[in-house]
Amino acid sequence: MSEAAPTDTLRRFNRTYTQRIGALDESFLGTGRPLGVSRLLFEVGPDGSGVRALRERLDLDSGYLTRLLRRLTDEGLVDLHPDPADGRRRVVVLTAAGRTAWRELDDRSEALARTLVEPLAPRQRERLVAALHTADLLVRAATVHLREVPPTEPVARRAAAHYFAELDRRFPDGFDPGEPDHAGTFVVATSDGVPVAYGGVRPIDRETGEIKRMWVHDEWRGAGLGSRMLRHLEDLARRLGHTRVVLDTNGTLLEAIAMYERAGYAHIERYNDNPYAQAWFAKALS
Amino acid sequence: MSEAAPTDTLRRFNRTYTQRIGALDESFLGTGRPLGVSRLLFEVGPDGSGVRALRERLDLDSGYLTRLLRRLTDEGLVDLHPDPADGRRRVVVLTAAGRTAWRELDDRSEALARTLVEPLAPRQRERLVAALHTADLLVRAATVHLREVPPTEPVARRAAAHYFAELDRRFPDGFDPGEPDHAGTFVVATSDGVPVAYGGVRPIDRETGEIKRMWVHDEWRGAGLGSRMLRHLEDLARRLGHTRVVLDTNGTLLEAIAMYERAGYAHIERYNDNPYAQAWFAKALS
DNA sequence: GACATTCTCTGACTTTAGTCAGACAACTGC
DNA sequence: GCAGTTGTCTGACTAAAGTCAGAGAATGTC
Repeated sequence: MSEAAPTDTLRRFNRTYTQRIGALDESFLGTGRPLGVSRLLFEVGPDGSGVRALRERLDLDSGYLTRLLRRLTDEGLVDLHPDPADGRRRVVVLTAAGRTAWRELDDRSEALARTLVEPLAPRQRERLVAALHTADLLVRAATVHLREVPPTEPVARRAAAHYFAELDRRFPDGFDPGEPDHAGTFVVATSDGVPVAYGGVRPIDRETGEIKRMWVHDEWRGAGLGSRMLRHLEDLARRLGHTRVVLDTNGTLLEAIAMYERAGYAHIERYNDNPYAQAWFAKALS
Repeated sequence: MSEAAPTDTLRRFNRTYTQRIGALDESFLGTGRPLGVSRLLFEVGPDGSGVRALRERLDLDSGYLTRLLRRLTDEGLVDLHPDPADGRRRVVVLTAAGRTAWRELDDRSEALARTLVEPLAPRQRERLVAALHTADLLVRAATVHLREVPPTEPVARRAAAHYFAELDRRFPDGFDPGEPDHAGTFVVATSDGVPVAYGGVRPIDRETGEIKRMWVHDEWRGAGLGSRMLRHLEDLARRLGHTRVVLDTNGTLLEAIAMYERAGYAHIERYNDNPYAQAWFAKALS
């Protein structure tokens, strides 16, 4: 059944979903405001937001967005301020009335979600929540965006910081990254602009590339992101002309070791003097 | 975590969904036709459809639907014929060009679904399919429609036929329903108009009501529909003034027996001469 | 400091989506 | 056979959603 065609299940679910829960969005209606305006108001959120960011998140034409915002300002729901950091940009903030209206939207959405969950018995409810949690994780994982980044770019720095922090947490004696070393080509996976996986390839010699700083965000474990990143880095190494990749790792990172083994990596002798490394791997690239 | 608030997971998923899978619907865009028209064309489907049915499925204003259909006929994609069974109704059928256009929509949707599933490794893909399958079942179950029906109404007859057919399949010596007996108040649960669960209450005396013909559609087992129907029937019995419900069942229906026990039913002595019954239950209604 | 680019905003549009009232034919129940 | 209902269609609307070109200020780049 699951063999048949995953797309069938997805499309069937899509149908069910748009018919029954799609109403979650339309619940924004009935507030006296059109859907688009409500959606915008909700997206601004209690903490405010930049106009630029809104345009990207909602994928709106700039002129159209201006007009939608005007409706909200006319209703006294939001205020527009220039961005102190960049005079061209503007920042939207909810007024007191806007916060009330926002809360109302939030309540409606919550109420609608409840009507969907309520008819189910506790056991079914748990199953539904678990299923949606898994689906959420995997759909997000599937739509993650992998791209090469200079390791000096902010996203890359943030990803690397996560990586180092995790090593520091997991190694019995902590971890000291030492001087930042930016040699190599790096790849970051982002979801909604947030880095969720990271890794790079550094050339050791003509044949050999070393895979560095493989990291997957805690909340994204178990979605296959690690293997996907690993495959991506292997492809990258191939493109860089390498015929073999190596990597080192610490003995405490058991899942990582298991993943390398699953991916066809073989244990080899120590090839570097990394004081934190306790296992070394290699794989031939075909 | 799942303890916290099921609605959080649902709402989070809803967000992920509208952003990433919601695009499945918009895959109908870019065909040179507006979304509404494409959606209608797709809904007509290769086998055609009644105008009435389309109106209900898509929840459209009748005047609006007529105009949308006119666009499709003008483009030569569908033909309208009067329904031979009812001169007021009309039936929509795809023309050859319409079938081509329909297939194009289907391909687009399929392609988009594939891009969503493809980045995942086989193991993750299976997990996603399983999760969506579960979610689909439970969302449908949660939005099932329970209502009282005269046992002579077509939906009720269909549900009862399913019930008798199942008994005939499961009892070692088959089952003969005998003369149709329509005494009692019956409840049918429907999803998209299809009966998925059925049951009724027949008064035995002032205090006691008997629960009859409890049935849940094969594909809907495990969604908690049985218990929900049972609770519904108990409420109904209470409303009818009963203080106690009884029921009989065959020993082969193990899940049913387990469910009755879970719901607080106690074994009692034989109270009727039903030749197929092998176990008798009772429960006091508070 | 010149030139290109980015960001917001305005004006002038079009299309899409949807509503409401009523006409008219076909059917249903009694 | 007649009253009431149902199903489709027309006409006359309105609001929502979205597009496109360009103006003008602020910023980045060399």
